[in-house]
Amino acid sequence: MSAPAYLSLAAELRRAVLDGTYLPGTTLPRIVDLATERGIAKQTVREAVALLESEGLVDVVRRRGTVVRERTTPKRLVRTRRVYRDDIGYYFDPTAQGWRALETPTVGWAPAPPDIAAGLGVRPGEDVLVRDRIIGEPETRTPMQIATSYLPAAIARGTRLAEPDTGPGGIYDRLEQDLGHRPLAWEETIGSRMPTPTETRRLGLRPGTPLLRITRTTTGPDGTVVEINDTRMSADLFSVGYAVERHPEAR
Amino acid sequence: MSAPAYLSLAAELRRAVLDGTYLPGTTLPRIVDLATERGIAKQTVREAVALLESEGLVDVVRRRGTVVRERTTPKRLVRTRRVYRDDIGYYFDPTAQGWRALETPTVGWAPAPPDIAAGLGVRPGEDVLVRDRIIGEPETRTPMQIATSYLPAAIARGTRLAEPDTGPGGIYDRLEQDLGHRPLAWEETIGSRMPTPTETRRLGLRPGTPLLRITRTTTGPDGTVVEINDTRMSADLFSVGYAVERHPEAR
DNA sequence: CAGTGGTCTAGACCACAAC
DNA sequence: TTGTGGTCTAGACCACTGA
Repeated sequence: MSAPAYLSLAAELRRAVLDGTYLPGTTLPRIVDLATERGIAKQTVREAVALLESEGLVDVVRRRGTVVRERTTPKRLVRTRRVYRDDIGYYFDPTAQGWRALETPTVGWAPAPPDIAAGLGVRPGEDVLVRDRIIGEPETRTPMQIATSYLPAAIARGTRLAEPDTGPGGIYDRLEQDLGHRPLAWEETIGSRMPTPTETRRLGLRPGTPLLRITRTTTGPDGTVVEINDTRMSADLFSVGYAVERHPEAR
Repeated sequence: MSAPAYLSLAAELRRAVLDGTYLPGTTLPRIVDLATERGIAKQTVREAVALLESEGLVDVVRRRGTVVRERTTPKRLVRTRRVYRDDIGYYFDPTAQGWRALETPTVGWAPAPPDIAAGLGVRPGEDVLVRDRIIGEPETRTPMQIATSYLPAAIARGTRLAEPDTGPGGIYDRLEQDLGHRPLAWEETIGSRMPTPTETRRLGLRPGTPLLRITRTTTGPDGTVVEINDTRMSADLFSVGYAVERHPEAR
């Protein structure tokens, strides 16, 4: 083999996991055993196992070993391109009705990330209103999503949008009913990236799990962007779906 | 510090990268220098740097050093929920018109991955028709997407669908015009996962880059799933967007 | 082609959680 | 409680690639 030892071993273990030699829930041989039986250092085996973990194939659990991860099918969120609302708030996702904020939202003024600042049309580094909360099932208190709203200071400064409790109907009702941005329009973009350590902790992500991001841009009737909402969730748990129509003019 | 040395160092370097102490395109201090000035082993520093690399923050380049990665905004694919077609084929994405298969598709019979098999309604391990191709810009021959179609044997066996060249209009015209599955309907799901080493190589992905997946299910008029298409692309390069409408019955 | 990171070792000790 | 992985070292040599 010309490939490094840890890569060859990783390839071998990966194949064994994928072809069912090691079934989900069972453990791979102990790291020390793999090392001694191949006459290589424990550290080298660890690198191979760490690679599989970063690919999301196995969980490394102390005192148990290297456990083959169950292959889960993510729950499919249905984005209907329709917005629902009830007395509590707006729902962009009928699947998620019943979810609530698990804690009081954190509200403050801070610079937005570069891509968000560009979307809001504010200078990089300029303070915007940041509203951050964790959404999940209220009963089990299981965190599902981190939802962060960014609003330009020109719109939110000195309004109830900047208070922890925005009142019935939330920020969208305040924008439409109290601040005259009516009617609002929304557009969504779905992307993915690796989580930061903070996101990993808050969502309880396992290694090798990417984030799925839904970035929703809210626009007022004059075309001004009044809010950008950045919702992040585990790509292991969620996917997003919608229907496709045949173009009427196409045969 | 109670945290492991490599984690503390990673946190420190991460902060420095994010707050602009090290700008995109510049390099972090050499690994050996970080090690000696802190009195820790080179291997320990490497673990910290590898962590940042797996988060997609830096590129580690031999003979240059640890380079802070440029923050790119992914190109936004617009899924219009409308299907277009021309004489060459169908387009689910106006953005992607002009892209072509960079090589002859590989066509063969093999078991589908578990999630695909479930969607197709075939037994796990049962052979289905697999059509795999790389799509990209024909001029630069830059790979953009891996698109794999899975078709049940009951539908594809012995038909032109199983041949490398499916003729004008591709598999969807064959299904509709020659095999009577008319009209077809489509549904798409967007998800994400870490790439396999093969996908990393074929798409030229950098470490710490998740895959964005668009899984399109094609259904015949009787509700039978006739095809599932699994398209994978770099989450660094692409995001997917669509418009949201207010529900008419909502106030 | 030299300087950067990449791999590997042998051994030590630590720390966590499943038993 | 203790067996599992986790961290760390000092040093050696390899291998790639960009200056």
